[in-house]
Amino acid sequence: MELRQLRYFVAVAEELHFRRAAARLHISQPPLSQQIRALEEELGCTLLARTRRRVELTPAGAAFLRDARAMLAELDVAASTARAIDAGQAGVLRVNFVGSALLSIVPGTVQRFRRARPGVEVEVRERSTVEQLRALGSGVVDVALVRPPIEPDPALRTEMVMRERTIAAIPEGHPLARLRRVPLRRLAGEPLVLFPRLQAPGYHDLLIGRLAATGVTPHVVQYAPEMLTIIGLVAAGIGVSPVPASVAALALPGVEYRPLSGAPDTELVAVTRAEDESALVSAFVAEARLENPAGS
Amino acid sequence: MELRQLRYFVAVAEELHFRRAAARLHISQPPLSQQIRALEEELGCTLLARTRRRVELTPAGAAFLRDARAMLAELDVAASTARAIDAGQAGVLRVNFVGSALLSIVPGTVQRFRRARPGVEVEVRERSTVEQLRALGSGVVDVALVRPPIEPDPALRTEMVMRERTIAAIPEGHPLARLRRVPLRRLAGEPLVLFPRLQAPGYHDLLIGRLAATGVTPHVVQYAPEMLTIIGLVAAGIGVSPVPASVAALALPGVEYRPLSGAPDTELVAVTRAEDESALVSAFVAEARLENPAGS
DNA sequence: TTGTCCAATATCGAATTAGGATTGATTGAT
DNA sequence: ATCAATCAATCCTAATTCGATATTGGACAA
Repeated sequence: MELRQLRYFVAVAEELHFRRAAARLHISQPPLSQQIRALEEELGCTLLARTRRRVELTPAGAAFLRDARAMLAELDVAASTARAIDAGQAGVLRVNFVGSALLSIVPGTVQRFRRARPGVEVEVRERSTVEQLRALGSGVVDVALVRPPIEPDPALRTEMVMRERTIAAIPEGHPLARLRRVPLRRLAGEPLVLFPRLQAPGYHDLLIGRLAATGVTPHVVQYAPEMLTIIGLVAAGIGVSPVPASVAALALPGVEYRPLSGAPDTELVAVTRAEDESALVSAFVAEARLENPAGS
Repeated sequence: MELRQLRYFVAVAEELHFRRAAARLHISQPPLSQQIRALEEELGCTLLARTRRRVELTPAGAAFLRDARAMLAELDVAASTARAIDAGQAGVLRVNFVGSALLSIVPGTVQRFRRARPGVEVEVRERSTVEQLRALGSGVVDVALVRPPIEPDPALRTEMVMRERTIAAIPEGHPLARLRRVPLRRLAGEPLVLFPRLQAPGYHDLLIGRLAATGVTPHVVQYAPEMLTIIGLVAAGIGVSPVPASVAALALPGVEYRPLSGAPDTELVAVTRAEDESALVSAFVAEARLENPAGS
């Protein structure tokens, strides 16, 4: 059975006239009769009761007409859906991000992306850098927003999305808070609050390395996995913490922020699968780049 | 677009391998590639991401696979439905009947027909003989169970389904109730309760004519459209009524039934559209004939 | 009876589809 | 690093299917 036969049958059933139906289909009448006949033979029952003078639907034909119409309509929908997904106007996009990105580009990017593509379902979730890369590789995530550096991987595509200064979160009344800007080496001996190394090993080692290069022996007194926890610990006077500039938006009482001169900028990169040609993915990454406030 | 392309696409999407899919479809690999390519061109987007070594579904392809599978399944269902309707194992049968038939063959016939064909929806409704014939002609009813005689009509097919004696419904204590059987001419001068002529003109005139032939001047004191009303009026002593024998099942207090010798038998005929070749219709009529208790 | 209309049939030509051989490219094994 | 194997695409030819023209046979109306 072929769709042609369904289309022909629908035309005849609607016109109840082979010649008019043939004209509507832009074919001649004989092949129309043949195709209808073939369809009926394959089904094993007559769909059209044709006397020499009149064409009528049999009960089976009436039911099949309803079903054939529905199938043809669904075919159109299916084709439109496929095209929409291909064009990035429909489908599902799964985005993961590090917690600190929630304070910078994630809300605006997602909001504008959703507005621009109402047919697209955007699933967002926070994960650590390493978990994101694993999820990306296994295919359960489409876009990962992580802190570089990360290990080069030919299966992954990386694009810088945001760069911002690293600042220091300092307990209120702490001696460093009296400075307008804190030189990196002044962190020497200071108790530090930091995210666990495994959460973002690359950035962790970069930061520690830079500290060591200025002669500072890092003295981490507390590891905390969440940015809000880190700031909370700082507010409690546990120690000082180098954080991305956008974290200053967390204006908790008991915490002050100062530029941390000499510290490496923190970047946020979008990582995607190299083989993933999805229009959604590239569109989302492009949207994220647009929002770049270029650090503080 | 053709169903062939959908079938081919589903095979490739399931195998993720052109050669294996081609083997499953019993064709060679080149035409498979061609048809997939044609499908993609018509849709305007790629469904399968094929490197030289691996075949994968694109997001659009995954969505289209789901839809294509659904459509192919629906096609099978539609074909089965059409066949079932054609075989009389599915569909809708609309049966109308005169009220008195509800006391004889209708319940058993409908019950056995439903049991034999669980997929068929049987709609039953009571109507007068003339209303039934009108409904039959306009196509809103498939089978009419009426009391003959009816006007011959080449567009209608008539089949006798049941024949039963006409009996007399008599008020309790009425002089006629002392007889074992009531000769028709004894209805002379008796007040009669009868159905309205318009409800079944043929049978009405036949009955009145037979009464007149025996020298009786019919004396109808009350017309009642429903059989239960007629019997109720008899029970109330309003008059005597000639009724089909099966009405004796209505054993209301105050009513007695006696054979009415000389009265014409009442028949019940199934009327269908002559052009209606539906398997359901003929099966139902055949079922009704089987139940024939051949009168009392 | 004749003319008209309609679907079916027959036959031929055109388009589509399938098959075989081959290519180009990639991967895995030696 | 080389070679063999694998796989989809491409080219070309053959077979099948599909469509068009002409015609037939039947039904209805004038």
